[in-house]
Amino acid sequence: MSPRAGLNQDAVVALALAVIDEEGADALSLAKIAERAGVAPPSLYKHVTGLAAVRRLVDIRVLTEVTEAIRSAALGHSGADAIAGLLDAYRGYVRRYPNRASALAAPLSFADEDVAKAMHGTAEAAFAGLRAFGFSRDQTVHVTRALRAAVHGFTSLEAGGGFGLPQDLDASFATLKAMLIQGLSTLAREET
Amino acid sequence: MSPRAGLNQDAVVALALAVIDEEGADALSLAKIAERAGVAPPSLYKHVTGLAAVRRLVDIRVLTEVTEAIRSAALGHSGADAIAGLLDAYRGYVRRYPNRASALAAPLSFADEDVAKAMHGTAEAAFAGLRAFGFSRDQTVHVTRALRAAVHGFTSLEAGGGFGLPQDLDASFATLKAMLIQGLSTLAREET
DNA sequence: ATCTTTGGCTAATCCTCGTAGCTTTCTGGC
DNA sequence: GCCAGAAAGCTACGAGGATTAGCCAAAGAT
Repeated sequence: MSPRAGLNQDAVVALALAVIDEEGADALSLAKIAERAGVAPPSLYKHVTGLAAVRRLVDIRVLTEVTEAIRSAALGHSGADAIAGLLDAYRGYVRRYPNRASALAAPLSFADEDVAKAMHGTAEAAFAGLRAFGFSRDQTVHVTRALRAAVHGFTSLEAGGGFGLPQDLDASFATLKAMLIQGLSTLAREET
Repeated sequence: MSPRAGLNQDAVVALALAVIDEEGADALSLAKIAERAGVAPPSLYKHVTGLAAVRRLVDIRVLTEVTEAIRSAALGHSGADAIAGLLDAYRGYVRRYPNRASALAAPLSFADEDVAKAMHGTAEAAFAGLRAFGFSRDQTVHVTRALRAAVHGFTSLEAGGGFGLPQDLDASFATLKAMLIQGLSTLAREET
């Protein structure tokens, strides 16, 4: 039937993302991926070790893409502008691919080399944007966590339809950004 | 074998929570619940319509419990104190039951009567805490969303081990609270 | 040309959800 | 007390997905 379908690990991940984007994260299965690849399910095991591995690779891919998005958004800006750019870029990614939100929430092990590398890149982008505020090393970490938590929480709730009231979501996100950046500036001033 | 095991819908939900707490949210299955109930899996269908229904009921139960926790935490406080109390109570719940974090992230339909009711209760608790700030109705909604997003994001990342660096998580959460409350006060001042 | 590696396949196993239909226990009216 | 009927259990079964084992053909290297 399929004399060499030209598959490889990256192609499997790409198909997995297609399934997730079109049918939702819960719908991901090896059967679905195989169908799109035009291949029988067991054939996938020549490229990945199983469904769990696909999930892990998808998580890493998404994390890497988000990192790339926020990194380029912050280019050429600094201080509050840079932070606002990072937050917008993160939200923009999740709005474009709402079903990938769960990949950003997934528990990942830092023992995993590739995971650690992707995470590190994301953190570095944030650190660069925060440099202008003059925080200590520890405080930079705390602030980065706060920003990540806030934007992750907002986007994952938004992607999941978790906000029920009719008020404008853009305005809500603007409020969140304003609160965070205000808080940031105040902390920076206090820290001397 | 089991002449009436005294099961009912609430008991099934309780057992489901036990599975989630002890084995993780992904480990939830009708088979596991049935085992704990001392009953064959199909018997559960006398009480719930399937696994999806169990998940929905679990989500509602968790949401209700969190609402109760934050509501009682805010009692007798107002303004910044009330907000800090809400945030701490939310985080406290998730720290006590880390595997339930995913239930708070789950996409829920507001068309669902019970879901809407639980959500409404949570929002009301936040609105009450914010009253002292004197926001407009719309601004109250935006601020509430920002607070929920932030605390949800922090706790879900924390529960999933999503923070890799060694810095103290309590300090990070304190930073987040400080940023939010600072932002809140500033917004309130601006709004006149 | 042949030999090896690679990437497909079929077949089979296991597990879980969910349905059907039977049986036992409890309960309430008489 | 007795007995109908509802409620709550059971076994048996079928569908679908993950994974393993073992086979075979296609590509590519020597």
